[in-house]
Amino acid sequence: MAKKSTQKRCDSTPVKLKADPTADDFAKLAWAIAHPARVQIVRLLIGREACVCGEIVDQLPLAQSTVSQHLKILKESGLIQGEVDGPKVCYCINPDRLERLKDFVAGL
Amino acid sequence: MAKKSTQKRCDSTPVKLKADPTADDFAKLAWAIAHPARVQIVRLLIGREACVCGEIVDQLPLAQSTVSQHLKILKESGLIQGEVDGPKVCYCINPDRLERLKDFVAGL
DNA sequence: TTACTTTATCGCCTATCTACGATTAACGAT
DNA sequence: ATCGTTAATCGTAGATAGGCGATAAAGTAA
Repeated sequence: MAKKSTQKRCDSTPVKLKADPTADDFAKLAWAIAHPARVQIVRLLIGREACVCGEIVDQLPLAQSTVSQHLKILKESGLIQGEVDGPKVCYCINPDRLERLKDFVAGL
Repeated sequence: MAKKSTQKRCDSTPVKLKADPTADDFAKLAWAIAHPARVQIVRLLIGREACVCGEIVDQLPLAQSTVSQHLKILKESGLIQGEVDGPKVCYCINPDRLERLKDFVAGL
């Protein structure tokens, strides 16, 4: 009665939105790629499916310290890994984490 | 010559990481779901594949104004849409945007 | 040792997020 | 017109992001 469009389009089934333990990890992974520079870094690493180092800095219009910050964020999310190789550091994708991200989004 | 592991794991092919026009949109979409509350909102809306309104507030341990902010962020990303229905507002997923997000991540 | 290279970290600054209570605006119902 | 409901917006406050230059740390090479 009277609640016209509400009836049509809204589903008012009560839902339990209880603690979604995966939401935090999902958000963490999404956050890792929630910046254009980090998207490009991830794509670059996937593209060569191996690791790179300060060359990433040359490819981005950002200061070395800024790129290092982004790499740190990506590392903390687990999406990438860094491996010390002498004075250089090689970064590569963590396939498991990438897969987890893909599963998350695909499962939406 | 000395650069042992570098030879093994690093790919030093020079890359053009020129302006990636999709990176911005990708980051924007990722940013939209880069918060646990927004992940839950999106999941909720997908779950009932219709729209909801202030009920979202009841399902989250957040103040009404805070939830409204998150909804605004999601709306700005295009992931969800709001439709005024009298004094209420019904939110629903924007399938095109969601698909775009999925394509982005799947294409990584 | 002394350079030189490479990368991480340290301030520092500005801008934005996140959260909240309080207020405003819009609508329905009486 | 008045009341009650709903949702957005306004301030405010604290935390964090994002950018940079400068510095420190770690390694290589001479």
